Amino acid sequence: MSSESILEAISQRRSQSLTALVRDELERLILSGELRGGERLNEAALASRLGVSRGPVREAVRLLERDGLATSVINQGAFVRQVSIEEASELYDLRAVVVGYACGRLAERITHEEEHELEVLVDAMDEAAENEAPEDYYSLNLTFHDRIMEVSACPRSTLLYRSIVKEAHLFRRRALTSADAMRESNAEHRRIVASLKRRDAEAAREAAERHHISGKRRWLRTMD
Amino acid sequence: MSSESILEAISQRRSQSLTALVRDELERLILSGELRGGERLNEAALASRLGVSRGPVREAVRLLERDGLATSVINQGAFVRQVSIEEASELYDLRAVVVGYACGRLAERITHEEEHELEVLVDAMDEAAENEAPEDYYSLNLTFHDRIMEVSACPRSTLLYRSIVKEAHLFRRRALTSADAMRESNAEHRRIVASLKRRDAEAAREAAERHHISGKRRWLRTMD
DNA sequence: GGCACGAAGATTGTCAACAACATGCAGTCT
DNA sequence: AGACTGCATGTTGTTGACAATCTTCGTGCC
Repeated sequence: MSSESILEAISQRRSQSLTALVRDELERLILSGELRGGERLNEAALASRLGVSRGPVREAVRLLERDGLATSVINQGAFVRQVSIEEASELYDLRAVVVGYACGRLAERITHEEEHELEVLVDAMDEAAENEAPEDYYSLNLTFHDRIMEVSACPRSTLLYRSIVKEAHLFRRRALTSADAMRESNAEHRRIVASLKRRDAEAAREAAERHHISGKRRWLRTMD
Repeated sequence: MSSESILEAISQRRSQSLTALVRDELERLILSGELRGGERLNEAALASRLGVSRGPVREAVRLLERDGLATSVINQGAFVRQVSIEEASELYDLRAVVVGYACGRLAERITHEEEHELEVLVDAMDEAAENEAPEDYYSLNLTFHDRIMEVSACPRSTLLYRSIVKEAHLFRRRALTSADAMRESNAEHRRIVASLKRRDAEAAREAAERHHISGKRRWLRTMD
């Protein structure tokens, strides 16, 4: 082992507890689908698989509960959370109102640099749409919205937003993104940015909220 | 010990883990102010005080983190969350948009029984306002809003609402409720119920959101 | 007097063992 | 045959001990 990786391991060890490391790994397993919805989280099995004892695993599972990624029943253990279509639908709505709120706030304080940053992302998404590159579009879209939340200076809303995104991800047969859907979605992004540039809080809120409601509609269309 | 209390103890023991019991107790201590904001949660001290070992205490603290009542730093322990005025302000806003959303949904599905139930509560609050009984008003007000969330059939929003209420409670020098403020607040309650009775989703949402924004304004007035 | 250093105490992080509980199965009784 | 009882096994709940880390306080030096 090289000395750098030793140092890295030590510094990781200092800044992160085993609980946190286990939590991250479990989150990865769940969000990637390796652990499926409803599947039982066997403490002993996970502990030996990750090379730790059951204590950190138990605490990590409690943290996952916090994020709505797992649920546990007394004396029966923890299970990967299953998100029904009704719940996913409500999560879309909640995300819409939370993002709407944050965008309204952001319109009152956005800087020129931040505007530019968002415009660059929207342009990139246009390109991804033209190239019919849904993977790229998907990832840029996540960045765009996360960045909006971050610069909105609404820390609690940002945390909530991220939590909702993760939770919704549990349902997501990822919306298959046709070129049309991408173009439609990005046109809405442009409307959001335009409202932000005009410093029009009410319009920004409406545009953001409608965008997410439209997203929900596009998602619902892929269901039947 | 009577046989009933034995059965009770057994059923409690079965339905609740020590972790859950500790969690409830800690939540009580925090929300009642016995444990103050910023105060350190000493695992060993709490464990011996509650007659359990450190394990359940640690897990309970993780659960409190979920609800935003505690924060923990690696190798330094957990602390009772301190909510700044800025955070409390954002929590008011978030609550407003979440409740607004739920009220909009509720307008589309409320039953006559539920309408009646809400009207009874509003009448009771009028009485409390006239009697200048802020304690009664406060408690009725909590019931009113919680009931609205419950019958709105938006389970995730209801959970979120309750979490926000608890978190905001951490700040609350409880808004001193003058008779005027109570009357003003209850007039807004009547507008919410009226919109619900008309099955007017948009109006219900607006009325609920505005009510919470007004509440925030009344709260801010008591700050200076 | 103020600051760096180090040791002692206190506190958290982790672990492995034990106890309590749930599940599945075989055997028995009606 | 069906239902119930009791046991065997695996899993979760809880505990106390040990290791690692942080904090505090006293000492010595500048």
